[in-house]
Amino acid sequence: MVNSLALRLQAYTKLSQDDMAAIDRLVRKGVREIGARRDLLREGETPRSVFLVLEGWACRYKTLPDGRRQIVSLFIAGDICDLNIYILKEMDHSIGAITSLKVAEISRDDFERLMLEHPRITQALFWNELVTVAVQREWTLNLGQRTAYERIAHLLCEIYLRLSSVGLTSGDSCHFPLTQVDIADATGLTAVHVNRTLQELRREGLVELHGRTLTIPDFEGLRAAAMFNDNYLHLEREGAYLDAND
Amino acid sequence: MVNSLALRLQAYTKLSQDDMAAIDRLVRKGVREIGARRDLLREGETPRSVFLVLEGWACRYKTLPDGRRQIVSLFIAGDICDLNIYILKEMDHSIGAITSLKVAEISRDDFERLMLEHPRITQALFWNELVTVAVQREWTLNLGQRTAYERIAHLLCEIYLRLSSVGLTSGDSCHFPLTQVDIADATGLTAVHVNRTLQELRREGLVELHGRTLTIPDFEGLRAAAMFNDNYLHLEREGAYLDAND
DNA sequence: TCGTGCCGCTTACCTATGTTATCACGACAA
DNA sequence: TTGTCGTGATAACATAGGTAAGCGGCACGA
Repeated sequence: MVNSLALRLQAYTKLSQDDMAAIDRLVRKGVREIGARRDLLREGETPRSVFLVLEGWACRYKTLPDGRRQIVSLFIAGDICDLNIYILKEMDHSIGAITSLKVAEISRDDFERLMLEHPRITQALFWNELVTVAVQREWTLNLGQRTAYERIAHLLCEIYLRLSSVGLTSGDSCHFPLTQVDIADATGLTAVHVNRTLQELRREGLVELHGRTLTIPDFEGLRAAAMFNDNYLHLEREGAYLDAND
Repeated sequence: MVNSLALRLQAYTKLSQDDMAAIDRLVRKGVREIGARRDLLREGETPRSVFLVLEGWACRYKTLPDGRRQIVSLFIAGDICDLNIYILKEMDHSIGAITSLKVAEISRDDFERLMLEHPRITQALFWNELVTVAVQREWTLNLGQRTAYERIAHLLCEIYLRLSSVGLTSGDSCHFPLTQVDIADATGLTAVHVNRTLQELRREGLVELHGRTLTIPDFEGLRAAAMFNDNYLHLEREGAYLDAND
């Protein structure tokens, strides 16, 4: 098993052998499988552990009392599901599996000890959280200002780049388990309109999407259509801060 | 001068006299005034310091190449403008003053030292960041699922509660410097439609808004109209985590 | 082997919100 | 004193995207 948490955190800071070993131990300890479309955590519950996605796709979503639903983030391999155990008595959103999922569940106590004994890890988690907010801000822009066409194109660009950053693309394709309803929930559109818009993207030759496979034959074209700028993903992995101080 | 950063962080953890004194020193050191409608920091720039709002309103905004603009967050007294200096070579958004502003500017080095020497402060900043993401998620829900009417009602509820949590409301009123254009930029609507919708809210007796004063004669009504649930603001200030461990 | 349910797709129709333009008012600078 | 600009307000019209309903294909379980 590749240690995807360590990999992720390495993006932000240099971890020692000791740091990595500690992470590895915790991850191995808590591996769990979860069925597709099941909830890991529901709004209103008290979180007791942190989840780390090892395989599969999950999402964070919020609902309104009348049932309207918004997917507010997506999780793929290496993503940390919820640090909120540190502040929340009660979850203010739910976490759901999209595909069947392999996760590492880390208890609050274990996680706390990890952070206490490994300040470098704490720091990396902090940075990870800053990137998470940056993504959330871009989604805010996406929903507030982009048209349906741009919005979906933007979502596809983001997903493709994130998958690629953890080695889950091959050529110009990737596995893509979101249904049109999922895309609708993530973009604040209806499934009908997502369908219309996807066909438009197909007609323009920007996107192919059949089976559960997404192909982007012309990434530059898609990026232009979406007005996509990857700066908010902070994928550079350069550790600018550390290089200057270590 | 009230030390609003210390106040804010106290909400998450207990700070020692020493912690507070350190904060106080830094805040006093960097006080600056900024004119209304000026930018503190622009997308693309390299951030060199953290800003803490002492008085006035500011916002974070992002723009698309063709000029569409989205306000993605609002800052009021006590809010920390940008921790992004820790990961960003380049800002992925701008920070702008809405009113004239009094801020404390804290240099990267000073801030770094503060965190290094005061782990409690680091922890509190971490928590503060978790609340920031929670708010950003709620904005995502707001833009993706709520109607214009609900969206504006929701924004007003949030602002009112946040102002009230730092003592900036009196009775059912507060100072409210946002123009209709600002509200439009924050809710992903046009100014024309914001105008229409505000009048509807006025007609329903949920909101009064003249001069630069907002009055909410029936908060319960407004909350119901917005389907507003304040859980995401995490205002409880109970330090649940700490109470269990200290 | 036949249901049952999810998923992608389509069509006809509807409406919330955007667009463009105009006006009045007050603040402020020349 | 006049001009300019930002703000709130209105009106007539346009459209992106929502709603409701239904169809076919396919996976899966009884």
